[in-house]
This record gives sequence, structure tokens and C-alpha cells, in this order.
Amino acid sequence: MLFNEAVFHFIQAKHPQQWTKEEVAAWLRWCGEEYSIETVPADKFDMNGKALCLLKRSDFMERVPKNGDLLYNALNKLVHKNSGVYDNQSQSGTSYQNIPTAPSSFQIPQQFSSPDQTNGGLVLLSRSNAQTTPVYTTKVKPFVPILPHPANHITKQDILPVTTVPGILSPAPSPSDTGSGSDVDSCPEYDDRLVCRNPMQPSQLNYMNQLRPTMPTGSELVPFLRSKESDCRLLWEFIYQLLQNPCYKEYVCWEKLDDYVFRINNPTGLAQLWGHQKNRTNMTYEKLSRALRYYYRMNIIKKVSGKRLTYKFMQPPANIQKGQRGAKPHSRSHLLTTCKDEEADNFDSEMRSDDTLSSELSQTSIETKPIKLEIPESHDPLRRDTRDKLTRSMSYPGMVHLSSVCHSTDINDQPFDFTMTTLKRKEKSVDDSVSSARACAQLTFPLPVGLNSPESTNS
DNA sequence: TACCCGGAAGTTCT
DNA sequence: CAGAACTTCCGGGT
Repeated sequence: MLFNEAVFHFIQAKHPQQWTKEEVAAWLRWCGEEYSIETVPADKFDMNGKALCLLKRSDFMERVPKNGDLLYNALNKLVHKNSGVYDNQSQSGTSYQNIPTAPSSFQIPQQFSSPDQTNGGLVLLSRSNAQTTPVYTTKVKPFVPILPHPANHITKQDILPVTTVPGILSPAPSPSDTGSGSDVDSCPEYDDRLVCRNPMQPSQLNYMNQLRPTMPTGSELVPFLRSKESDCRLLWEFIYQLLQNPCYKEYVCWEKLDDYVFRINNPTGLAQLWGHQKNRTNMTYEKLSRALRYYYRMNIIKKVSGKRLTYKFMQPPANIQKGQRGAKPHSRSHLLTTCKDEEADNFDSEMRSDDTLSSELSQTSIETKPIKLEIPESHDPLRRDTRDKLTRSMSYPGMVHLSSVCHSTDINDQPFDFTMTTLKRKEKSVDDSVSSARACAQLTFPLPVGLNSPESTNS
């Protein structure tokens, strides 16, 4: 069989996310011949299909300035064709990670899961180096909102049976929907500084939805990680979370990122989202804004005078001290995950060294299993880039990325510490979550030479 | 009409 | 029971 035919065969048969490293290389060669372009050196894309699918247009351009665009489009086509689910965000430069492949289905190579072994690439450790078994804990505050994904699994009836809330049902309500006349498009571009904390890229949300357990009918109200009643978030947190996700810019967006000024584009829709979050079906913007006004005297949020629906965080949201938990949402007992206090204590005491983390961890009741990833630092831009992607991709159902415990020292070539916590959901075991985490790490970070890809170890 | 303001009381949590 | 963080309601302002 001719080379091109062979490649064409697997291109037809397999989704790009399922490609092995070799197949990625083969696809690149195939593109070279097919499109009569300069052959792309395989080391430019030394990764498997999953990692390839995480690359953005800009990543392609960076690697192959001449034909990156073409390659990106070619891959885009294949993703679209093979998945049946097209992530339109990918067209605008977002990586596509929307393929219905549950990370938990992957097996991680044994050597990856041992805390003591290093392999020159990625090592998964239990969170405490002194322990060989991961720490199971509770009461971790996931900075994960209960956000309805605008595009997935959501119907008008699911949101509110009576009221029509245009913004909620559509990610892009027209200004007339809100009556505010806001120009959503005028929002500044989203900034990695703000997005990285718990990024939920649209493609990731799609991906997350693949992992979402089947919920009772009523809970379809919130398709994305309808977690548990303990997952209450403060209003400013909620808004900040929405701000981090461009998916929700129709509700709220950054007006002036550097000053933490944000604008509410759809007050009604935002109130509905918030009410949804708190299980308060009668939430209105009037009430929400009253809650916002309480932030004035706490110096958390202030109104930008003269600008309607425009507010400002008075300090970087990540620095805002969280006090005691406030009113929780109304009961959602069917979604509850039980909490083990002694495990929470263990975890709390171990994490106490990091204040930010502690505050994150101390405020919820979700069973967790922290694991630690140590990724050797590298001056290689590709590796750094991938590491960044790993950081970004750590957010999906059952996961919380605790960016505050990332440590990286480029100059001294110290290990990159990445601690994250997987959250146990009622329907999903902790081990599954850890598998997901590992798979996620693998798909994001090119595997060291000689190690198997998740696909090859699983299939 | 829509948004904004802050007081007051009530609710639901830790 | 105290207190936080809202929620609900309200009268008034722009």
C-alpha cells in the first residue's frame, strides 16, 4: 500500500484524538504530499493525537509559520468530520478537546503512577511525597461553578419552566434581549492571567459534558457539573468564574481587564444563572444587584459611576479573602456527596502551608483525592507550551486546578510542581477521577519517548 | 422603564 | 446561638 493510501486509511478510520505519535507524524507527511507543502519536521509535533488536538491555530503557526494555518485547517476538518461534534470555538483559535472520549477510560502506564519513579517526562505523585498512597480528603472548595453550558444539553424547559430567559438559552443573545443595548463584542479579549485559574474553555466544557454523569431529570437544569449542594459559591466568585469563561461573555464580560472592570451584558440572564446556582428560582437582577451593593462596603466590588451595569473588582479576585460561608443553596439532596470529616482534617493540615490553597480547600464538602504532577522544567518552548496547556486543561468535571500551588523555576531548572485535586462525585469514584486526571495529563503533555500513549495502553 | 441606592428584616448556612 | 452572606422587599433617586 502506498504511504498516502495507508495514511488516508487511518485518517478515515480514526479520530485525530486517537492518533498515536507515529500517526501524527504520518499525517504530517501526508499533508506535505497532499498539499504540496514543505514537509513538516516530525519533531515540531512530537505528540500524540490528543495533544495535537489541543493545539490552537497560533500553536500551529508558531511551529510552522509557513503552513501552520493550512495544517490547522486540515486537522480542523478531520476533527469536524470524525467527531460529528464541531466545536465552533476551534475556528477562532481554541483548541478542540470536545471529543467524546472519557479520560477515565484510559489506563495510565504503571510507571506514571508510582510516586517514586521518574522517567524524564511526567511523573504523577501522590500529593505528599512522603506517602506512597494518595491522600483521600474531603471538604475541598472546588472553584468550580455550577454553570449551565450554553450549548449543551439544555433546553428552555430545563432552565425555567415559565420565564423565557433569552440569554441563558443562547450563548449570544442579541442586545435587544437584554434591553441594555450592550455591545458584547466590544469586550476585550480574555487574558490568560485570568483564564488560567480555572479555565473552562468552551471546548473543555464540551469535553466535560462527555464526563458528566447522568443526572435525574430535574437536575438537567445544570448540565455542567451539577455537583452538590455544598458547592456554594459567593456571588463575586460566581461572577469572576463567568468572567473567566468567554462562553459567558453574553452575560458578563471584562470591560477593562487591567482594572478588573466588568460589565453585565445580560442582567436578567445573569440573575437567572445566579439563581440557578443558588437554587433560588425567583432571583432577579434587582436582588443580585442588592447583593453586589453589599460588596461596596466590603471593598470587594464597587460600581463604576456613570456606567450602567458596570462594576469593578477593587482587588484582584484571587486575593479576596473569603470569610465564613454564607447562605447555601436550597437543598439538592439527590445530588449530595457525603463528607468524611477525618479525611478533611488530614487534608487541611497538610495543605495549611499554603494560605490561598487552604482557603480554597476549606470551604466545601466534596470528597477529593489530591495528586501531584511533577513535570521537569525545560527551556524547550514546546515543552513549556505543553505544560501551560496542561495547566489549562486541568479543569473538567470532578477536577479543580489549584494554581496557587504551582511552582516553577525556569532558571534553576527545578521541577515544575503541579498540585491538583480531583473531586469525587456521587457517580464517579475517586479512582476514576484520578484516572481522568492522569489521562488528561497524558493527553496534554507529550509522553516521554518509550512510554505508551493512553490509547495504546488501553486498546 | 431600567437601573441604582441603601435600610430593614428574613433565610440558610457554618 | 452568633455571624456571614445573601434574599426579599421597599421607598426613593437618576
